[in-house]
Order: sequence, then C-alpha cells, then structure tokens
Amino acid sequence: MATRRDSNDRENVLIDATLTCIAREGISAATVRKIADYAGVTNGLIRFYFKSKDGIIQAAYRRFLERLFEAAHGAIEARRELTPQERLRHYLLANLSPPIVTPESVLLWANFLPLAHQDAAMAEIRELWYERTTHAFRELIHEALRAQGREPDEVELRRLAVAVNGLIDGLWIEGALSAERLEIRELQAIGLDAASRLLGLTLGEPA
Amino acid sequence: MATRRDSNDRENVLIDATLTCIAREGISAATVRKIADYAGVTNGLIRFYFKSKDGIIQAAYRRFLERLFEAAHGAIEARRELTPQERLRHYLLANLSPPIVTPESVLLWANFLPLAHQDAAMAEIRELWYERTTHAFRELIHEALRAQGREPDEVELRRLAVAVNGLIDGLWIEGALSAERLEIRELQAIGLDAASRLLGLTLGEPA
DNA sequence: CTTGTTTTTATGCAGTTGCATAAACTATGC
DNA sequence: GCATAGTTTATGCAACTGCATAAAAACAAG
Repeated sequence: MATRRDSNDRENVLIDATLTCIAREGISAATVRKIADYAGVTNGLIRFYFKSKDGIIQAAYRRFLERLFEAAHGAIEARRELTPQERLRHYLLANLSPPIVTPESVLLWANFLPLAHQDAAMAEIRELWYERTTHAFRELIHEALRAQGREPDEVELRRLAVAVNGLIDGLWIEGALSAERLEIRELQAIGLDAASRLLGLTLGEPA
Repeated sequence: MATRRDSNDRENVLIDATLTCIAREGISAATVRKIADYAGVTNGLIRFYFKSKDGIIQAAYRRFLERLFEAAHGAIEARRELTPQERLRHYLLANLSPPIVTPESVLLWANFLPLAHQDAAMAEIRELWYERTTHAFRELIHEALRAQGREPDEVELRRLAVAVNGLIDGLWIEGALSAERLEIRELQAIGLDAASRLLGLTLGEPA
C-alpha cells in the first residue's frame, strides 16, 4: 500500500502520472486504472482527489499549458537589463529549446487538442493560455520594433505576430518530431534567421 | 438493412465514416460500432472489409494523407506553363486554403499523430507521406531560386525548406483553429509575404 | 493506547469495447 | 427459378471502462 502523503503532493503525483500516461500511450489509453498505475496507486484514489475523470484530465491540461508558458517566459522574466531585441531573441530561443521542443510536449499538445475542440471546459482552458501566449508574442515584437524607431500600425503588428507565431509553432513541431534529422542548434539558427527576415531585425545566432 | 453495394464503394464509405467520426468525436470515440453508425451499417461489416480495427484506422490515415497531398499538388500538377516562381506561389496558396485549412484536417492530423508515434504500421504510413511532402517543398523552392539565377548550396536549401515548411504548417494550424479571428484571405497574404521575405522572392498577393 | 479524522484500498456494477460466429439476406449464372 | 457465391446482420463473449461504496489503513491529538 502506498504510504500516506500530503494531499497536495498526491495531487501533483496524479497529475504528472496523467501527463506521462497520455504522452506515452495516448489519450485513448489514459484510463483511470492506468493513470493510477503510473502513479503507483490504486484507481479509487483518483476519485478521492478529483470529481471525475474529466476533472483530472482538465487539471493535467492546465498544468501542461502552464509549464509550456513558464518554460518560455522563464527565459525573459525578471531580466529587465535585456534590450527589447534581446528579450525577443531569448523568447524565441526558449521556444526552440527543450523542454518545449520535445516529442512529449508535442504529443501532449496533439492529444489534448481534439478535447479542447469538443469539451467546453477544455476549450476555456485552452482559450486562456492562447490569449496569454499570443499577447506575449505581440508585445515582444512591438517593443523590439519600437526600439528600432519603427512604430507598426495595428494591422501590420498583427500580421507580423501571426507570421512569427506560426513560424515558431511549425518549427516547434518539426523539431520535436524529427530530432534525428534536425539538431536543436540548427533549428534555433533557422528560427532566429527566419524571424530576423520576417521582422527586418538582426536577432543573431544561437549562443 | 443497408442495400448491397460494390465492394470498393463499401470500403470507401467505411473509410470516410472513420474519418468523419474521428474528426467530429476524436479517436477515443471512434469505436467499430460508432464508425458503423456513421456509415449506416452494422458493426460486423467492418470486420468483413478490414482485418481488424487497426486495419481500418490505417486505411483512414492513408486516405487522409493522400487527400492532403493531392489537395496541394492538384494546384500545380499538369500545369507546365507556370514559371517556377508561380508554381511555388500556387503551392503555398493551396496549402493555405480549404480543404487543407479546415478544422477537420487539423483535428484529423492531431488525432492521428500520437498513433503514428506508437504504432509501427502507422509510423510507416506517416514516413512515406512526410518524405513526399518535404521533397516537394524542397524542389519547388530550389527551382524558384534557380530561376532567379541563385543556386543555393545543400545546407542553405535545406534550411530554407525547413523554415518555409515550418511557417506553412504553423499558419495552417493557426488558420484552421481560429477561423473567426483570421480570414483565409489574410492568412494567405501573411503566408505569401512571409515566404517572400524568407526566400528573397516576390510571390505577390492572393488573387 | 485510544479515539477520531483523513487517506487509501478492495470490491462490485452496469455499460461499453473489439472480435468471433452463425444465420439471414442479396445478387448472379445457369 | 434455383443453386451458388458474395454481403450484411444478429447475437454473444470475455475483457475493460468510469464510477460508487464500504472496509481498511495511516495518521494526529488526548
């Protein structure tokens, strides 16, 4: 029998087990019994900490998006000494590095996406983090351009943000799914160079 | 009782039912009984046309990738009158139009992706079409640059292909999942403009 | 140690799953 | 028309699903 633990800890273990299970075996295989196995616990325990299976899936989705977001923002937050251009550069690099660029993260994203399209609660979670991410991209690009004396109008800024966001997302997937064919360093070089051309900036090369 | 039909026709109906079912309700809900419902037949029939459930899922994956590929290539094949640059332009536009840019296609892609990562047979199917797609991108870019008197070395060409491929994939997902926020026409304008900047070409605007 | 509360397991249930089999039906050649 | 081969359905089964409940175990306070 699993030794008794702090509630919060148990909850985290169960959420992590859910994410591991989904990443490894897919959402179809993520049953309450299998999630409990991954956590080293019996299946009834999940219902003690979560209202239903949907509950733990939603919690796992929240945790997953939160981690993606923090992995990107950890690279620039509390670093006020960076120039706007450097901030953008660091942000792009973080989005083209592990733990964001890993098969696990792309697989989790792909597994959750259909749920977020059918289930209202999942859609709401998705919406929240989508807003935050696109807003962050927009602001970083805006500041970087402004620092160069360029003040893009709203339409132009929106277009640039969509293009750079799309580019990074596409490279993220490409890099994560074909790690053998594409080194992280080269992925970053391609991403920085492409973003530089799209924005008319010089973002340099990976360190 | 469903009236008797030509074998090939029945098979197509079952495959289409599978794709519709997965796109609408997700891979987890795609049981043999539900697929049979979508096709308007009883569940036993699936086992008559396919060895197992995996069999019909694989056939559906093949059909799906085949359609994506043909939707893109239909725009340029048997059109030898186009210049290399126009061919690239048409190819990019097709990749940023329905039926490629639709929620259904992105959802199908997301639902199949985890399977292609676990199951060897599914991985093989994915590999085949991945090769074809990336090769096509490479060739189109290569020809377009050559027509401008530029002969990129292998590394440069590879990098450009990865960047443009990533860009288009990212815009594909972005456009399909937020159709309310992003008109197809604007998506195409963003894509053509971004590809132009990445390649140093002038690909124009959507018609 | 005993009492009481919180956490964990054990067990069971109704519904669903993929798959197998035999029966019923439909078309076609003679 | 009628026998034969090719399709489709009907039915059943063992395994698994999410969820409910009660019993058991772990812990904290006295």
